[in-house]
Amino acid sequence: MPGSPRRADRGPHQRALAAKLAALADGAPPWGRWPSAAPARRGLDRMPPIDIDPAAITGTPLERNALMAQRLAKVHALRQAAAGVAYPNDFAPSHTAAQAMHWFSSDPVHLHPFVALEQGAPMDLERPPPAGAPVVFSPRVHMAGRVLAINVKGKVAFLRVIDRTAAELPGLRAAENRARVATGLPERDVQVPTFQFYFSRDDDPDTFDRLFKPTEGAPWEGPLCDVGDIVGGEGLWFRTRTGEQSLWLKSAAGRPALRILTKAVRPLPDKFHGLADKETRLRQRYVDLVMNQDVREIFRKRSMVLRGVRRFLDDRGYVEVETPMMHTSLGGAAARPFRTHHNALDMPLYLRIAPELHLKRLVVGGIERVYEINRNFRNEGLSQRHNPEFTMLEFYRAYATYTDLMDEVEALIAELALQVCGSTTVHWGSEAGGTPREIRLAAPFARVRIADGLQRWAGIAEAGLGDERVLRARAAELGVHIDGHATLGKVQVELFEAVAEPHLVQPTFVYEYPAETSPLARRNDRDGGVVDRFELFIGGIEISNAFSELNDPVDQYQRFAHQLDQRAKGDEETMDLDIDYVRALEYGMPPAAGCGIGIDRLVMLLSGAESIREVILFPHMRPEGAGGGERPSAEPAPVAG
RNA sequence: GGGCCGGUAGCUCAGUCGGUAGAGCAGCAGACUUUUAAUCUGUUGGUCGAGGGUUCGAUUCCCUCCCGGCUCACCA
Repeated sequence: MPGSPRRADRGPHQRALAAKLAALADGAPPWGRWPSAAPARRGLDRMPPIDIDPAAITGTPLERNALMAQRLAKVHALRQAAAGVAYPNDFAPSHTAAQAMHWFSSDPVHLHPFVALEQGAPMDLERPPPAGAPVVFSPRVHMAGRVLAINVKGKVAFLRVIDRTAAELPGLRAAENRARVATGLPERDVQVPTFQFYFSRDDDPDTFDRLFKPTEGAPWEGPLCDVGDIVGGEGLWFRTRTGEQSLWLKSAAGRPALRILTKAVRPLPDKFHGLADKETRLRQRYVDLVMNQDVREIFRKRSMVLRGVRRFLDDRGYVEVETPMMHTSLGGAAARPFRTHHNALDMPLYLRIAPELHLKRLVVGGIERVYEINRNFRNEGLSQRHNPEFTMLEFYRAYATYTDLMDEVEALIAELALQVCGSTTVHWGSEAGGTPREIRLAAPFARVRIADGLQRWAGIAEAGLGDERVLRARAAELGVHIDGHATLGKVQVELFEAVAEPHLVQPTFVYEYPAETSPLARRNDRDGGVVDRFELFIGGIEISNAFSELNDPVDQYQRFAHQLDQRAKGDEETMDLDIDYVRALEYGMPPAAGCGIGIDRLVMLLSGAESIREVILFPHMRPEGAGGGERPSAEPAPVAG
């Protein structure tokens, strides 16, 4: 149904816009006046991929989108106006929003609206400040950021702008609010991540009109500035009538008061509802970060967690190392791997499932306290708690036992909670009713043996703990699925985790694991059937796994051999026999204990995120448009015409 | 992989018991010199995820497929 007739009644502006866009689509230059003659109505009816300036944007996949076509035309207009430079890089901000705001927040005098005068400048006798208004001398301030809202009100415009200090502004505003209330002023909304540009047309009429008003005869006759653009402005810091600290844009030395530094040719999502679609949020994380402040906050906290972990361990004499991510044999954990291939050597490689065996080689070598924070890769299902690649901290400490590490982990987590959340009490997850759980991360944490948990939560009598048939029968009663290949120890652990995890909301060390499920852990001196190992559960999920290390090379060799037996019986998650690791142990590894902590999960806990994908910037997703479907190809859009 | 729910304008969402769709925001235009989700007025914009079937007619009903969310199972 080409040429739909219902468009015939569009008004003069729409006709002009259609003509404008049609001209662009035909490759005609976008400058010049709108044609007065009735244009051919085709631009908006069948908009081809638009390529306004092939030299600048060839190769960019552009969509059939009138909004983008307009903005590309604005880019062209900007280029015309700036001697060919549409994306300048000569603007140097002098202040961030936080710096500028901090500058005036502490002084009660400045809490009231005032007139700003440029430092060193003579009083403008033609425009003297109103009688009684306080006058403050401001330095010339240059600030930049992304425009999140434009509010043009007659001959004055307000821009909400966000810069890298967005996360600090609520804190500054809160402090300012306290001072305001103390001086009898009304409170203001604190949770505002943006700062404000104030632009009065009187201060730079040309720039004002070009950016915010339609201008007949200009290369693009509409306003050039849109929400999403990255702008730089200069002027004086002051406080508006309503008490909002703002940059009062004023031109100087012939420079425009406000410049578009980067034109956003793709529009941002709805300024109020923001970006809600979960898929788009994760795939286009850059938009998510622009629109959603809580997302920025999560990753700020993640950075703080990593910094805090490093500081904690560095202060205790640990050395940070990096060990290979590509392994020739599987070890250090029970998991299925990703496989890859080295072409020149023509050999298979695995992405590592754990760094453990390399780190303990370093302990053999005399790095008695060592840690690594890096990615592990496990070829298993995805879930709220699992991403194929995840960040793991592992640290090893000679002359220490797993109970020593319990103390160390308690101290680490409590300290991180204080640094990141300001409290050892955090709120995380939701119970059935939807209320967040309060989790107390102050030491000491509860400690519970596997055997105790089985008795308490699965109702197994003490006599039945060692009887695989009893355990399997109880598991079946409880509806807990247990793998048919599982041996006694594995049945114990699986049943325990199934029944106990709901009870492990507050931090709890679970310990005394069966030896057969822990081929790298040291046997308990009194009971050789269990190993000196713990897992730390918080919020019902496993955060950490640690044990006293097995340093008896003969025992280690036999445990590897047992793993191979298990594999022969069908267990897919067994370790390879790492003969070089045994050789290392033969040289002698000091008694030691080691610990792994899932950083992603720890960040979830400390940031309140319920899904691991919320705390990973780019979580694994299927490739966009995988398997059929009509997706824009990655090839350059054909030039129109 | 199984189950449940979903895909409608650039964004957030309504709606159509089968007769080719609406709102708010964004855009365009008008008014407005201290707003802050500004307001008021007018207006543009849609292959209703893709393909096939039934039908005079499908965005709606049926089938298949694609994509996503939640969830179960393995795993940290």
